[in-house]
Amino acid sequence: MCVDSPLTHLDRLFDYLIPDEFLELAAVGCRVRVRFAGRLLDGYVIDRVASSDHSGALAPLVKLSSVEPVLSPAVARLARTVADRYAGTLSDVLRLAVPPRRARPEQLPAGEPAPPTGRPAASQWRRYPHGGSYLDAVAEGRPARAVWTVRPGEDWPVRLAEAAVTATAAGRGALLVLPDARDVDRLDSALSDLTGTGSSPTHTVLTADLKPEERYRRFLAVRRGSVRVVIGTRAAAFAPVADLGLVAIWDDGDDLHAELRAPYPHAREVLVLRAHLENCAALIAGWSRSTEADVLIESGWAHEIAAERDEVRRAAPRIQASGDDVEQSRDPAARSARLPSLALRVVRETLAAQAPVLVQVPRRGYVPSLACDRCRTPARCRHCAGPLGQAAAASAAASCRWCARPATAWACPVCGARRLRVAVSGAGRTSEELGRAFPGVPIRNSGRTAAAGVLASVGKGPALVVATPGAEPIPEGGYGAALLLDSWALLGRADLRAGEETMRRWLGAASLVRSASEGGQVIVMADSGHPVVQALIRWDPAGLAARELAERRELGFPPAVRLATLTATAQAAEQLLASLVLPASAEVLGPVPVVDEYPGPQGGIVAAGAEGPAETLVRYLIRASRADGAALAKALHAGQALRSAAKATEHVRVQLDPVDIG
DNA sequence: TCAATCCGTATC
DNA sequence: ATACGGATTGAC
Repeated sequence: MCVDSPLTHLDRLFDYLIPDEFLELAAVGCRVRVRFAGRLLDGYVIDRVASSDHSGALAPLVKLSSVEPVLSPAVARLARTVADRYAGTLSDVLRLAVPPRRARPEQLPAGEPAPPTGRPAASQWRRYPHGGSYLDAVAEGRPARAVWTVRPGEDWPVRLAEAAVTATAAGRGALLVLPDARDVDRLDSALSDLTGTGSSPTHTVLTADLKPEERYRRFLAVRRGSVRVVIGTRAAAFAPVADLGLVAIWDDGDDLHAELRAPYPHAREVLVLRAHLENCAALIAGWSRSTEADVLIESGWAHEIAAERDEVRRAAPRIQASGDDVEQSRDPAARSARLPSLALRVVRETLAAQAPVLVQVPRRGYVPSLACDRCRTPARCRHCAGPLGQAAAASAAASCRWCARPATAWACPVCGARRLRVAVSGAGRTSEELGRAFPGVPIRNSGRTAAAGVLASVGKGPALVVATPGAEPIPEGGYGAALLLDSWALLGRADLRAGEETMRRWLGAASLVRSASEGGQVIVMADSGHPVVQALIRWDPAGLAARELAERRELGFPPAVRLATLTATAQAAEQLLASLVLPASAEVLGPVPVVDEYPGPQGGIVAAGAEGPAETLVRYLIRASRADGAALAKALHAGQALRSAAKATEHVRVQLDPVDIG
């Protein structure tokens, strides 16, 4: 039995008697209720054995909650491995892996097992060196592992669908994880096109936004073996696909793949562990290449699948950098659109050729933050020193984003000026300025905060499409041009992942642009001397990943090393730290004060009148060699167990290899 | 010497 | 949480 308790020191199995009335039905994987330390808890049957090592008397199962063996042995083993990797508990991972039970779907009869499919032709895979042989390996049920760097212009949903169907043709299952619902939809359509929409579904979609009953219904269909291909967002990485032949992840650098709940597993890591445990093929695919994927190649775990240099050059758009100072431009149109004249010329040409132009802008709302109009010192709240911002409407008064107090009678502490200006221009502002510079041209906005939300696609005609990274609508015939204004991540931050992340966003946009031979052009607003800009111009995500990884090795940061963060009050963090028996290579850094997770525009804002953040938190970093990774996680688990056994009230958040190192 | 109480620990 | 065991304390 695994009991559902949040206490780390109870993260082990407990033996219970199966009463005669449940002997038949309490199968391995069933949910049950048991009396544990005087209270009723939920749990899973992990194994059934004839005798117990426990010296005391065994308590009986109180109730068989469901006869469905929802937890397959393979997923139970995976969950244990993931918990160990992330210094978390099995029950925490199981909460991520198994959706809540609903009675109704269990009444439905199990569907017919999906019939075997034929192997798809998949000739496009053979355009990549090793691409054809990779698919042959999948077809033969061999555990081939690859990092696939997608050629510009590639119809990747169709290629992934072909890989999945190749696995099913071999009689195996396939599991494909994508960062968001839009990408899932695209793969869903590609799979439907490839397999035909017959009476019995050959694949199913598992996403977090499904209603609980539908989610459980689809989960059961997978567990019962009526569906062999699962596609979905990060939680789908745990889907109980039987006899797995292939796991795949699209765009593994997208931070949406990192789970937000403890123990914060990353979908790529879950799938990599799963490929080991279930001895299946693995495919890590994207336009760009994460440093983690590069480690998989360098370590020999995965092969590289990438198009030949010539193929890439033929398929890519023409990419130029423009680092002009717009404010100094002599072209009045350039000043009003706040675009360099090169960018302006490309936009005019493309619109004249009746093609849409993509404008990628920084993610954020209308007016993200404010600065002094004269000296550009970031504007801070007089009461709590939080950043000042402005709500969606331009007329709204500026207010503090921490304490929500209105910023009345603000004066710059540096130069005394009283006027505020926008520090970074958001999507809304950019479209307004483009509208003035190109009157009569339709402007489409796409993004989470845009009025129409994220647009799935745009038509062929001339239009200006303003989108935030990841929300670019798919153009029917490719964009004629793209302007990349989102260099904020590259220039404005000390973030370790800034370079990698910028490349990922830029390639995501540039990949939607026609090839240079069809007139496709990309203008990136950044200094052409910057290595990331250089890598973009050469369309060389592999080169950039290798460079970034070398830098992480020098700095001693992930993925070159294993890194844990401890976040808590100073006292709690120090307590945990003092109890740790760390591996030899471990090194403790910190503490650094943590500005309590930034309260977003919706929710989380401290009530007006409250005196600043409730409590100051600190963060320690512990880094260790990759070889000591398991020992580091084990030490942290043991430390957390000591704390929970001692009834420590203050929680210490432990994260291993977090995407964002604060 | 025994019962009441406190404290730490395990929880099948 | 709650139950249990071992140690500690206080009264006879």
